[in-house]
Amino acid sequence: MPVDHLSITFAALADPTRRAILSRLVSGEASVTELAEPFDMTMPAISKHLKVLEHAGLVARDRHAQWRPCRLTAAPLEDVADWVDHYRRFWEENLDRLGGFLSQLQTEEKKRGHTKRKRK
Amino acid sequence: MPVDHLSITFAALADPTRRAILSRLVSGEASVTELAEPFDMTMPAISKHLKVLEHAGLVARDRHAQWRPCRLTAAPLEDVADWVDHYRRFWEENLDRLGGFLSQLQTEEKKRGHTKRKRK
DNA sequence: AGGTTAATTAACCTATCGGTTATATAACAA
DNA sequence: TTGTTATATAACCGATAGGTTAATTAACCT
Repeated sequence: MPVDHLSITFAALADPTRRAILSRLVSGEASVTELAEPFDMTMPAISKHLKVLEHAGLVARDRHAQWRPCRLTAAPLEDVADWVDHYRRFWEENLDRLGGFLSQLQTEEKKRGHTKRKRK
Repeated sequence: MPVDHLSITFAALADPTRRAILSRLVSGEASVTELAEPFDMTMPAISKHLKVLEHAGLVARDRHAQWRPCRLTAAPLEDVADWVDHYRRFWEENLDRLGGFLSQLQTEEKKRGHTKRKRK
């Protein structure tokens, strides 16, 4: 049970139902019943998903009478964007292959190091 | 047990140990033992983490003698970046508050709709 | 007050997660 | 051949995830 924010955010995003809920909230506030409608799932299940999203800070809730409408609060996604951006150069411009090649060289060197260890 | 690629990727990223492993691999290929070294964790635990990363397509493995060196394959992170980018406008320029305000209006209208329903 | 609607909570179930220890495999080194 | 090093697999364990049904809370409407 990780407590770091990023882990909680990633975990919240690792479920297709929850991502669909977020995507729905892009078009505006919605009640729990409205959010539940597209899914073949009971209300308590949706309630739980919302609690996960709320705990991750991805959703906030208001109260109007017996409704507790949800809205998107996307701030935590900025951290995700920042994190993933550190790896951008590794998927752009076929750098994966280049990386493999560089690592290959590195490994060759390490092997040489191993066979010659205790050389002194 | 989601099978969609994005869920698998997010789930793989939702663990700090696994993210630390990816971050280590930025500086080049590494053996399992090398990867395990910084963590207070047994080798089988690291082996399992690597299997998760490999299954998510975030890590690839070669074989050199009894070593099975790992390297970063960041391609799946592009999908993450693309997904999260759809929400960018919601965290930039304080749009969260604006969104809340817009949703507020929307809800007011809906309530009016409810109380007047069956009007015809 | 009594009923309806919206949502949550409680209790439960099964499966997966993240770790362990102990054992096995595979390649090298003497 | 025998041992050593690197890694993986098996079996297990407690905790969490994701769902269910049934009961509860809360606000509205007659």
